[in-house]
Amino acid sequence: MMGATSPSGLELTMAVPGLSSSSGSEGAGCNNNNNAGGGCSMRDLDINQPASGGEEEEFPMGSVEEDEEERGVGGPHRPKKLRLSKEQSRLLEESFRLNHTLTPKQKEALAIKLKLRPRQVEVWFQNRRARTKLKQTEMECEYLKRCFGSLTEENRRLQREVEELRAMRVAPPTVLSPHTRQPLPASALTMCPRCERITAATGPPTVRPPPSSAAAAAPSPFHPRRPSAAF
DNA sequence: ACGGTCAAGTTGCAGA
DNA sequence: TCTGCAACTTGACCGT
Repeated sequence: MMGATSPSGLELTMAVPGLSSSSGSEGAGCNNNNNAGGGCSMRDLDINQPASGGEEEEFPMGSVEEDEEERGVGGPHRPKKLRLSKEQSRLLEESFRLNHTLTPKQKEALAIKLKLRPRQVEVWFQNRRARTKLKQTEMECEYLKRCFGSLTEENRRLQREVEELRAMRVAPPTVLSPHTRQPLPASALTMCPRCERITAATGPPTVRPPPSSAAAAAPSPFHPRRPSAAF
């Protein structure tokens, strides 16, 4: 089995040789490892760093402390989008690595640990599973495309070989009997297993090239090019 | 402006 | 019926 871990931590397991996941999106965001250090968007500070300033609620944008009634007051629009901090993401990824689904207890514990609502943990896991599946599907798609390509090529090659063999059948070689010097019937011919030449069942062959110009033009109908790959 | 990402909402289904 | 999940959708936000 092959495992790939994208930069976002997506763990993909698929029996596809030579494939690597090149995507990963979570790195694109702002690096808020050190939120307090600045240089990052304010949103990250809002969500995850309990504002000691005062009137800022501790977990704005849908985290633990947000009440349902706060949601609807502004109208039909959703509350601001929650962005998980690096640490929250890291812990979620870590537990996802251990288990792709959570028991209610695990969910609760994780929510407390992350200072999120259980529902948010649940949603994160749902979305995470969806992303994993999507990545896996994309990888499978790539793999199948490659298979299709190589099979198409193989098919072309076999078609050519069939054409060559058909050409041989149209103008079979004439094998003379070593005794009577008369052409032998096809039923009396056999293939030499060593050199793969068509020979008379008995005695050394005397082969005369076929009269057909088309067959004569074919490159050595007795030793047709064989595929390099053995079946 | 636009496309990508992602948290969250909605819906339908399966199992207890 | 309830619960949990997958699949799909929505909308905020970000980088270009």
